[in-house]
Amino acid sequence: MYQKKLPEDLECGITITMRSFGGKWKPCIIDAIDKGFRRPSELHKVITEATPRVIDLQLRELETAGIVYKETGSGFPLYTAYYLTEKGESILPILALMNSWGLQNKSGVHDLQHQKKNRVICI
Amino acid sequence: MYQKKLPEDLECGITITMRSFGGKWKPCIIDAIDKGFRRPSELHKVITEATPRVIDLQLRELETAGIVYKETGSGFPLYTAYYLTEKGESILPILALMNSWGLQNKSGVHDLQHQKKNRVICI
DNA sequence: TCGGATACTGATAAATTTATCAGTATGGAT
DNA sequence: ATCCATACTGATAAATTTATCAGTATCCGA
Repeated sequence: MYQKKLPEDLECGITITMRSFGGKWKPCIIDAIDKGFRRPSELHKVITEATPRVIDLQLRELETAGIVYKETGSGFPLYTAYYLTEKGESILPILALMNSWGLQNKSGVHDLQHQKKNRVICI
Repeated sequence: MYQKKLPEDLECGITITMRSFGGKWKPCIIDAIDKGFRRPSELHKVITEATPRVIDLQLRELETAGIVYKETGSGFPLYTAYYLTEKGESILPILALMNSWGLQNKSGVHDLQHQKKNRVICI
């Protein structure tokens, strides 16, 4: 992970929260895992816009943050699956709230430059 | 505002939410305004780590997003005050939830590089 | 032994956000 | 006329996050 130079208040709950799962793909990944897409290849299939590399980096950070954990089978084909920890599950209500707020407040987002894509999140 | 090149899913509630008040200082500013610090100079006094310029930029974006609005008196000294719109107020419960989640999950944040500072948020 | 499927990594570039610096403008008091 | 307090702005740099590209490694089955 990047070594920060600008200070951050780690006593602030919101800052901690943002650091923990505030990335571009993290909510999406948490939601997808919760829905049963646990393997990296599955995650990539449902989050098509993010490359496997990017998903992998995010998974690594979520793992470090104690939000997901990994189980590896040494069989064939290579099998890895990610699961939400208890901490990870405790995030779901927040995501649900954020999602519903966002949907209720779509109108203000006058960002006409992009097309919509399929995403897992959007609970 | 910056003209984005990478696509974003504006049908996703979470993405919209993040765009709306997901910046580094936005939650902090929203909280401070809610607490009655309404003038730019006041905001800077309680959010000492951010320069007036930065606070101003964030206010501008919050205004565009319809989260705060501005009232200007033409008296002396120059008087401007920002208030939360209804939409802005509807964010407060989310911030509270994020804040409490963060405080309950401090432990995982092993970011030893920074010292704590005073911040308004941390409801 | 080769190739396909899966998971993962290192190095680097591009995009985005945040910060810095040096200003402008207003009105009143000195 | 000058200065102070307040709010604001333009241009640019620095920091941070996200993406890209080209790999490595393992296992099995043809």
